[in-house]
Amino acid sequence: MNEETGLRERKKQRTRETLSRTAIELFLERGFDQVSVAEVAAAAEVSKPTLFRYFPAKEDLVLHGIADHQGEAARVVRGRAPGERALAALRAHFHERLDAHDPITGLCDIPAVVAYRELLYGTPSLRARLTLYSLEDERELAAALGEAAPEGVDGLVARLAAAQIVTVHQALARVNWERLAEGASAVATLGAAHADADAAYELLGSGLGVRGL
Amino acid sequence: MNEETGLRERKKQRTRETLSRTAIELFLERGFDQVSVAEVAAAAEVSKPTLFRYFPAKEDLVLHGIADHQGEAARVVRGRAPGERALAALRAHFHERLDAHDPITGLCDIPAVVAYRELLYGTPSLRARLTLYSLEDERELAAALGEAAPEGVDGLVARLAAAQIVTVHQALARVNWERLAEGASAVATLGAAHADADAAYELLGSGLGVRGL
DNA sequence: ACGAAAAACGCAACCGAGTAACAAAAGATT
DNA sequence: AATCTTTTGTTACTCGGTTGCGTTTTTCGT
Repeated sequence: MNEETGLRERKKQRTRETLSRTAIELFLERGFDQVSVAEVAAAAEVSKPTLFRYFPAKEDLVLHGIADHQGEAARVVRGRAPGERALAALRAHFHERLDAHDPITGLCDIPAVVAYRELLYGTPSLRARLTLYSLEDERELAAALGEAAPEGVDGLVARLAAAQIVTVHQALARVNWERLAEGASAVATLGAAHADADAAYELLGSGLGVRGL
Repeated sequence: MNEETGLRERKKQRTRETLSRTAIELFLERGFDQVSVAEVAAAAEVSKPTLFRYFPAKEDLVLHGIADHQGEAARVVRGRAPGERALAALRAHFHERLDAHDPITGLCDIPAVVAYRELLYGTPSLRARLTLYSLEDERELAAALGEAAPEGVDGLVARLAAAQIVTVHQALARVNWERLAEGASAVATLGAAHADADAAYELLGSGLGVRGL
């Protein structure tokens, strides 16, 4: 069904990647706001309108890689083993991603990745746009939690739960990245990261009440 | 200490308010993106640079009113009765705001307010900027939860809890607004809104586990 | 009450993000 | 090869936001 063998398609994909890569390089060197899209276009050897035909906004040059993880949480919930709890599946998946040092967990000390996250967190317009992506993520997760829901999970609960889960993932990633930004190595932090994830999921499962809040 | 009786200050505050009000009126009429800042400035009878001396970005013309609620959650936690749980204080406060039909709860059917929220939710750039505000809110709340913390509440738990609480508030406000957007009246929705708030806080306190997630 | 420092303003010009129009080039199709 | 379609470059434009500078207005010292 899907023989993507057009010469045209290949070229398009290459230009797309070149644009994104070139842009991120420049942004890492001198900062997101200190590089104009005209510069990026010139460095990638395309015209400015062409750049915007590939990416709807300057921010998307950076976020394009992130978009791949879109809907991951929802997929994990939908693809969980029969009888397995949604929270358990998500928890196991997060631990897996930690062991794999997936950048999405914040626990990846490859210098380029650390610098990349620094760029993300340090540029308000990037954070803002990133938020819009995760809102979509949240909606998908809520839908996944709503399907095949156990008794007592109505639409409201599904939405609340989705919101909490997505939020907690972001918080965990941020905590991990903060440790790495202070110079710690990923392997040295792995244990603490697992512990944090456990604490977070324990909290999600058992509520804030057990902590005296 | 604070005798704000300068003629200058009064004038400044008036122009500030005029700008914001004029802008929102125009945005409600024709949409955020269909009105240029030059138009707003002209309608408010100031020059474009002056407009930007009062508001750092076009979005802030709309969000300026919201900023007043900044740090409210943190204040509630800090000002709670001795011995009262943070979650209980927040819960009670939210119920209060519901009864007062505070726009922040989403439960306010004054047409102008409904239209305002429609503007907010319907304009991506506004939502994005609004998110940056609530991040600040979240940080303050985390700090408040961290102080005078019960045993077992370390920095991580405080941050996670703050994130969850802020997120849940947003979700509740959105649900309320959705009901109103479908034509329901605020008083008719009040009961359901209270029930939702109870469910949400119950969920926060007891965790997702009790719901079989 | 008067004059000077300071603050706020308007004007004009400018920069960068993003878009529209049209013409040129390159890939696909027969 | 000839033609049709898709993609690209060029130019020019709109709009958000900023800068520099001269002018007005408020405040304050005397």
